[in-house]
Amino acid sequence: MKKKICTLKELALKLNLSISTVSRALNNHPDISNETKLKVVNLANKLNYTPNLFAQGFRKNKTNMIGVILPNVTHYFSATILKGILKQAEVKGYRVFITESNNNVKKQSEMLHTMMQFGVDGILMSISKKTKNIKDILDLLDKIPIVLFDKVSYKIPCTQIVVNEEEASFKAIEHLIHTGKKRIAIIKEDEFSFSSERRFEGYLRALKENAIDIDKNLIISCEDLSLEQGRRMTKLLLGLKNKPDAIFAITDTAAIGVIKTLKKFNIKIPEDIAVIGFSNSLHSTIIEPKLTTVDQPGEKIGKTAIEYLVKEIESSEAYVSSKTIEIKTTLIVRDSSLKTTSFI
Amino acid sequence: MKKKICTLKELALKLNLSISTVSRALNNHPDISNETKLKVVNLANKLNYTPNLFAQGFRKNKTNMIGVILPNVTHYFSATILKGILKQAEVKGYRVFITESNNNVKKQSEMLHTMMQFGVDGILMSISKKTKNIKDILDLLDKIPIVLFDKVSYKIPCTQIVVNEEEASFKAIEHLIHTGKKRIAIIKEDEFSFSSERRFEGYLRALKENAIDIDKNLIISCEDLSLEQGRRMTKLLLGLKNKPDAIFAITDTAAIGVIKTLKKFNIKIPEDIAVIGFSNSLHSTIIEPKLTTVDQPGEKIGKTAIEYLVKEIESSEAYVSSKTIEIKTTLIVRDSSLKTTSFI
DNA sequence: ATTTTCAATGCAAACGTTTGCGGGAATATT
DNA sequence: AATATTCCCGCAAACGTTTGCATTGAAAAT
Repeated sequence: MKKKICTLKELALKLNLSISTVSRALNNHPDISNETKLKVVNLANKLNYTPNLFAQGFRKNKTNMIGVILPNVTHYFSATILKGILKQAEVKGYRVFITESNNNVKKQSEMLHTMMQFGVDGILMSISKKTKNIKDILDLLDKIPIVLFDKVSYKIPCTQIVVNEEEASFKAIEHLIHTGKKRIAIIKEDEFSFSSERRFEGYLRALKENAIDIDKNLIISCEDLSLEQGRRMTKLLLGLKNKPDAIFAITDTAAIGVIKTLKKFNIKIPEDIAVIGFSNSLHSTIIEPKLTTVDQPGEKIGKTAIEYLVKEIESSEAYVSSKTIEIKTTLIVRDSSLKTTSFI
Repeated sequence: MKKKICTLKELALKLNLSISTVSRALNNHPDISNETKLKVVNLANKLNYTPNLFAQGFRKNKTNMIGVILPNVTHYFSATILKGILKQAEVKGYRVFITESNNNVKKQSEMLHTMMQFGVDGILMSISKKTKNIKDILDLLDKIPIVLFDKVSYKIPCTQIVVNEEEASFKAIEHLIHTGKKRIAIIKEDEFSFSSERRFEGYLRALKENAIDIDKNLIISCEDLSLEQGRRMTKLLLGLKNKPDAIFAITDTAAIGVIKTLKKFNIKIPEDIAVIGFSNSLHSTIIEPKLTTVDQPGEKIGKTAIEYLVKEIESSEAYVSSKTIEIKTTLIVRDSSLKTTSFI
C-alpha cells in the first residue's frame, strides 16, 4: 500500500504561492525571483518533495524510459552489454526497462507491443534468432526510434551497433596462418545467423588472401553452437582422412567443447591442433589450455547503443538514420594457439 | 521524435460515443451492452489502440513497475535471479526497472531515491557489501514495500529471500567427512559478509557433530573471494606442516583458483585434496576436474522474491512483513570430491 | 395512464504537472 | 509626468484516463 506524497499543490498552499510559480521555481525558470526560488526549494527539500514522474511523463509525452529487449540476460556477453547500457543511460538521464525474449519470436513481438504501450521513448534491441517476420518492427520504426545491437538485421532500416565480425574473424585466421597452420577448420552456424555468416566471410577472405585452398570438409555448420556441438563436430573432424591443424569455433562455448574433446583424444594443443574461439567469455581463462579468442567490448557496445538512441530520441526531426556502427574487437592470444611462427 | 497515437477520444469520435463509454467498453464494464462493447473493441483493434499507461498510472496512482537493485548484473548467479524476476513479474503483470549498484553504497542510496521518484510500486534489492548506513532503507520501509534477496540483512525488518546457507554448507562438509576427509580447510570471507558467516556456521556445526577438532590454521578469511585469492590461500595452506585433505571454498571462483593451484603442484584431486565450491556457476563444469559445488536455484529465488513483493503491494493494509524465506539448495557431487566412502 | 425499475450511456471532475498568456507593480526611459 | 520596459507571478487550459453521478428511453409493474 502506498502512502501519499507531497505535491506541488501542497507546497503552493503552504507558501501562499500559485502552483505554477512553485513549478517554475523548481524548474529554475528565469521568470522567478531568486528569493522565491530559494523559499520553494527549501520547503521542497524539507517536505521531501519528489515530482510525480507519471504526471510529468504524461504531460510532456516523454517518459525518459528506454526499453531493452535481448534474447538472454544470463549470457555473459549480454550482461556486459547491459552493464554499458545501464551506465550510459544513467548518465543521459534515462531509465531502462529490460525484457528477455528467450529467442522466442512471438514473445519478442509482445515485448515490443508492451514497450510501446508503456510509452518508452526509444527501443534498444538484439533480435531473436530466425526473426523472419520483421513487419512488427518495420511498423514501429516510424513511431519510435529503434537501435539494434549485436544481433541485427540489415533488412531493418535503423541504426545498428555491431562488432567488426568479418575483420575480427579475418585477423583470427591470419594469426593461425602466421603460426604455420594451413588446414584450418571452421565450426559455424547455419546461414540464418547474421554474425556467423560475417565471421565466415572473414574466414574465406583470410584463406583467399593467403592463397590457401578451401576444403569443404573443413567447413562445418550446425544449428546451435553449444559445448556439446563443439564436441560432436570435433569428433567429426578427427574422423577425416586429412585432419585439420587448427579449429576456429565461432563461439567460445563451442571452442571449449573442441578443447575438451581434443584433450580426451590426447591431441596436443596448439602443436597438433590449435583452437580459437570468439567472445572472450569468462570460461576462456578457466579452460586449460587457456583459449585464444576475440574480445568483444560489451560495455562499449551498450554505451554506444544508448548514445545513438538518445540522439535520435532528442532530435526534433523525425528522421530515420540507418547507419551501421562497428565496434572494434581485439584478438587475445592465449595458450590454445601458437604464439610465434613455427617453421616446420 | 514521437508520433501521436490513437486515444480514447479518437475512438469516441469515430463511433459517436462518449469517452467514458468507450473506456468502460474496453474495460469490460457491466454497464455497457455487448453490442457496443463489440463495436468498440473492434475499432480499437483496427486502429491499434493502446492505453496510455502513464495516464493510467497517473490516474490510478499505481505504476505496475517494480524496481530492482543489485550489485552486479554480470555475475551469473545474479543474472539467473534476474531471469526469475523478469519471468514472474511478467506473469504478475508488472514491469521491471533494473539498476546496478556496483557495490557502491552511495549509488545504492541514489538508486533508491530515483526509484521512489519514479513511483515504483515496490522494490526488490540485494544490498551492497558493507552497507552500514541502513537509515535510507529503514526510512523507505513505511512508504513502499521492499523485499530483500540474496545479500540481505537481518537489521532491516522486511521480507527476505535467502538460500539455506548454513544447511547447504553443513551438507557439503558432511559429504567430505563421509568420504573419509578429516582435515577440512575453509576459505571464507571476513565477518562482514552475511552469507559467508552463515556458511561458516554450517562448517563449524558439521565438524562438531562429527567430533572433528577445529584447527584454526585451516580457517582462512580474506577480503574478496577472487580466483587469485583462491590461488594465494591454497599456497598458504600447502605451506602448512599438517596439510588439509579437503578445501571448501565458499565461492566457485575461489574454488577454481584452488584447483588450478593444486594441479600446478601436481596434487591429486580429489584423492590427496578434495575441493568443494559454492554456486554451481557455469565454470564448475569447465574446469577439470569438474567441481563439486552447491547449486543455488537463482530463478526460483527471483520468482519467490517477486511473489512476496507483489503480495505486499497488492495487500490493502499497510502491514510490514519480515519473514525470512529459505530456498533449498542441492549439493552437486562431481569429480573434485570422492564419490563413495573411502576406507583407509 | 401513471409510476417504478432498469439497462445503457453521457457529463464532468479529478489525478499532478507544465506552459502560453496576460496583468500588475516596479523600474527605467523619454 | 507620461510612457515604455522589465520583472514576477497567477490564471487556466491541456495531457488521457477513470469513475461517481446524472440522464435518457424503454420496458415492466401498478
